[in-house]
Amino acid sequence: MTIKVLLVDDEPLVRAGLRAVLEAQPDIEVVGEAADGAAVVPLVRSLRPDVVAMDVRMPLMDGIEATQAVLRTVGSPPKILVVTTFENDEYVYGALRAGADGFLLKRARPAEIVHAVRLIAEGDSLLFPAAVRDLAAAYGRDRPANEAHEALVRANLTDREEDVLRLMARGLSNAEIAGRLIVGTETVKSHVSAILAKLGARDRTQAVIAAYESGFVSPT
Amino acid sequence: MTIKVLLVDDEPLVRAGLRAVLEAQPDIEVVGEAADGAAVVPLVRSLRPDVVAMDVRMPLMDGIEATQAVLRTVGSPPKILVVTTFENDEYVYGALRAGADGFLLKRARPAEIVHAVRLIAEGDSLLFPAAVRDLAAAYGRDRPANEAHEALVRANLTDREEDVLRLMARGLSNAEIAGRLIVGTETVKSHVSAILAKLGARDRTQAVIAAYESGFVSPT
DNA sequence: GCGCGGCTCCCCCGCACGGGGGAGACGGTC
DNA sequence: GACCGTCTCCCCCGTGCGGGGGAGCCGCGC
Repeated sequence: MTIKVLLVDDEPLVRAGLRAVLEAQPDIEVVGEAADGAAVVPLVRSLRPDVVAMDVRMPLMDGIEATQAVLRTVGSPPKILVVTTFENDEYVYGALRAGADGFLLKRARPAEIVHAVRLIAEGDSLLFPAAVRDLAAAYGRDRPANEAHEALVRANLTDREEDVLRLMARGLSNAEIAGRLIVGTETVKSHVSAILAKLGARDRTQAVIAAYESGFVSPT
Repeated sequence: MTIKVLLVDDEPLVRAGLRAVLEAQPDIEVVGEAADGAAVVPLVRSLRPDVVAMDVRMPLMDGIEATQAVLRTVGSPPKILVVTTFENDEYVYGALRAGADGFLLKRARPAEIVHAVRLIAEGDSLLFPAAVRDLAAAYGRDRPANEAHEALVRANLTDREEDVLRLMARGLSNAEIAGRLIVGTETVKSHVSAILAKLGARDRTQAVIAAYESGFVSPT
């Protein structure tokens, strides 16, 4: 019985690293990747992973919101493993309060990473350092965890990329966007590629879905 | 100063007919088409038509909701001309109450159609038969015009097409949808083509947008 | 019986899309 | 001055997508 893992991190490099480490294990299978929390819920529904390894800081939807969204909307949700760069990242505590099952430092050694995934998959949620777990517990519930959301949202998209994403979400083709913005189609293609990379989307459709799911655009 | 018209009708044949009739006029230009109300608001924003010629009965979002959506969300909205098959179509009154500027029978002669578009573009909203206008006025506001919405929504999409649209709205490719539904990719392509035709969408991205805009799928 | 719509699958074909490169211009920072 | 990020545009290239046909099977209704 292999452990199915979904990777969510806005840095392709980190995703590639995690994939390499995890795929080397016979009992772990990486079933999917996303570069933004906005894409997590549909992917969880589609792929039914056992574990979601999720970054906290992401361009459209951060790991806190994504964790809440998964737990709120998915029946029998996967375990959620928060991936972070720092021990004392406040957003990590937010994610843990939101229901995440544990956390993992990006600089952990491969063996630790594998160990963490296996532990969390079996329900042993406390794989993070005891000191931090205590901290998280002591943290209690003070500030609403998503107050910083506005600041994080779209953080990595440039102004121009946001323009392009908005037009993509209206159903315009690259050529039409080029006409709208008075630039060449090659320019639009560059922006679209950058957007897809930052959102972890495979094509423009997935990018538009992320735009809706994150509230970047909203139904009428 | 040409009159820019947006055509919204779920029957491609009707759209083609209207386009042929209207494009024959030097002062009228058809700037776009859609086959469902769900696509209207983005298109109005993009194309800035002077007149929207809109059918009442459409698969995802009917003309009543679409009219309300346009008037509610667009600054300096276009004139809305309701296109219908019957004089005594109750939905027409709903659309008129929702703020449509007039209506047009599909069986009208070309000259009448052209005349109607010109009249409405100039602000003369009452181009429909006096008897019907009186009826509409007498109708007052009784039942909420969209109570029948649920019955109309998706009326033209088959069960299988709804399945496919749902998966499209999760960002799956044709091949992935085929795997999900245990059918061939050619089958999926057939369904996708049918969906695009029924929704008046040009590509899967526009179809997904319509799915969100109509509430067929909703952001988490 | 026949017709019809829904579902399935097949062909050919053109093209927009997206990946993977690179490059020049501009403005800000160090 | 050197550096970097953004925005702009260019190349090549593979392929998924969507249009336009057709066809067989099934269940339902007339």
